[in-house]
Amino acid sequence: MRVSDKHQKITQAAVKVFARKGFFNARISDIAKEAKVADGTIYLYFNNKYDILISLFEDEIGKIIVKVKLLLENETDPLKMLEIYAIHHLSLLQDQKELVEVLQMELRQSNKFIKEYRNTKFIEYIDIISEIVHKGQDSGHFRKEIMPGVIKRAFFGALDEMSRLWALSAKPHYTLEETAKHISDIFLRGIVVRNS
Amino acid sequence: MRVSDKHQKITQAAVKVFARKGFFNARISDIAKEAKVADGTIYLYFNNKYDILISLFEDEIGKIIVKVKLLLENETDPLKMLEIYAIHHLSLLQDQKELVEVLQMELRQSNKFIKEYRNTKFIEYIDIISEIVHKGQDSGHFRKEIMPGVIKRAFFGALDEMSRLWALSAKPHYTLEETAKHISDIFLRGIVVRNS
DNA sequence: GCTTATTATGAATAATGATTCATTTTTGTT
DNA sequence: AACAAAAATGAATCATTATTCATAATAAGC
Repeated sequence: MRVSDKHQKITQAAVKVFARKGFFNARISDIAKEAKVADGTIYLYFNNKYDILISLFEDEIGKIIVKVKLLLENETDPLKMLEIYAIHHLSLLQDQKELVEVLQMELRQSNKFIKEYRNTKFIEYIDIISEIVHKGQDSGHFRKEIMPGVIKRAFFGALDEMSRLWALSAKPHYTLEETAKHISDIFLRGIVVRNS
Repeated sequence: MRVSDKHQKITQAAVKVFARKGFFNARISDIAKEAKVADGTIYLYFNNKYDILISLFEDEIGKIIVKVKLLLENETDPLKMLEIYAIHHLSLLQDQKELVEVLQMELRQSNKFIKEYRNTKFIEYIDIISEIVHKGQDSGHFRKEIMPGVIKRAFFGALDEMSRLWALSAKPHYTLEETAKHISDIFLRGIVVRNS
């Protein structure tokens, strides 16, 4: 087994365990068991428990960024682009429920207990929104007076709160697409130059 | 000192310590020191460490609900009501920074590690939004086809993500009122019957 | 097939910190 | 003031677990 495979295997196991028990309640031995390796093996690939979490953030958010950028690549209409972002973000929950749970529960507070860690990948992910908004303002689709720095947080926050609800409660009342479009629609009506 | 005073004193100390270190990194002895009581004293007022956190949620969100309901009491315009809610929510950060940090960091994940705990107070707080939206639909101000259950999450999520940004970064770029009005404005344009 | 280098193991270590409870201090009553 | 009841103390307990490291297994080179 290649080195990177085992790294990956431990990361995947950590996602499962962190999702189930949370970072602090997760034991290294739980992760080792899930990954089918010895406890000590984990320390050949990671410096410590925090390092597993940080490494997981970087890798997985990196992948998410690559994917959403790919989806946006061939779209030029900023309205459509926001909708694509919304659908993609909510889709994550379907495709990778455990990962989303970990990101939601642990990512935010990581700044608190890991002082050195500046979450640059996360910032890169939400900055995609403000780039779209800027583009829409330049092209005349969006009102000039809206503040991209506020909108990116508001839009992301709206989506992520839905995602959180679904992650905790059993079943969504509405379909994912329906909800993504509903939220995009509200925002778009709020930021476009003229309402049709 | 009355019994309830000491309960309160420990709760306040816990807010400070949890905000500084996070729930899991906070030691009971830290809270005891901050509250100027002995470690053992804490166990005369709380069953265990989790109980401090839960009790803190219930008490403090309860107070927040009372306050925002009071603010909304004399307002009948649903548009204004949403704005009031937004301003109040963002104001919390100014008035009670440490409490907001604890609610943001620890509240969400508490469902994960304290299985028995259904966070009813939190639900009561965000349900205020859907009540306003329903009222606005009944009065003809808001479009019938919008989904209050989605809007309440989206609106709350938008506000709370701003709050989180400010809690982590040093200084807001915009004033609180400005931001609250900007976010309310986007949502209101998105949900009103006709745009002016 | 033998030797060396790499990778993996998991029992032992060592620190940590929540909780308990025997003892002390404070408060209230007569 | 003397006594009882209530409240507070904090050192000792005891379980928990991240990390280490001496040893073993596996792979690579020749």
